[in-house]
Amino acid sequence: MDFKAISRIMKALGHENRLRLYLAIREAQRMDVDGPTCFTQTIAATLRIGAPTVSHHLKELERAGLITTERVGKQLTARIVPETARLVRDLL
Amino acid sequence: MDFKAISRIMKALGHENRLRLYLAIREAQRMDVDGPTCFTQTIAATLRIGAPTVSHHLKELERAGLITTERVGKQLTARIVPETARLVRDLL
DNA sequence: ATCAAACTTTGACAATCATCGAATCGTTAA
DNA sequence: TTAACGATTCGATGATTGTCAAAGTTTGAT
Repeated sequence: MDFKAISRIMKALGHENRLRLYLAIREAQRMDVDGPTCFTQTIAATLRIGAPTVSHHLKELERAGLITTERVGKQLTARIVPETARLVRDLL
Repeated sequence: MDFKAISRIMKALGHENRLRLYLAIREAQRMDVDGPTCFTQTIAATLRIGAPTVSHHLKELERAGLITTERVGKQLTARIVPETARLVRDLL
């Protein structure tokens, strides 16, 4: 069992803003049939934190393997990686 | 949804030593039919961190609602609170 | 080629945190 | 009552982290 990886996942979600961010991405993904997006600007406004901070948090979620991101034009797209969430679910 | 509570739980498990601690308690509980124990000293030796630190981590797990603790004689006893883990499981 | 929009990087700062040693507290045994 | 043992509190310290403003980068449009 890779304690380090698991605890990194948990830590990524262990911050209120990142948790909200993650769930917002998942929610957007559920709504939108065609590929689930997350616009940094929008999120920043919703969570009332600056764009640089959102960028940093997204990277953290990505580093933990919870999401993947991709640039589409000027904007950013994020997708949930379900296996990573399952890892935690199965452990608990 | 109580984001603050959930993220506190995640954060508690978002540190390698605390994750190990939590799982050790759960393991001990599974082995031992008669009430699951956790001796600070033993844990401290296993994880190679000092007793004060273990004490601090236990408190953190407790604050998150992941375990309860109880003194039995000179020693300490800890129990998993399954509902709290379930909270996270259900969210993911 | 220039501009604007969206995101990212950098540098800085304050806040939080993990850890430890020393001192303290509670409990049991002698 | 004292001694010994286990756990906790306190104070300090070094490391990590969340956040922002400013500067930089990439992309699409004019």
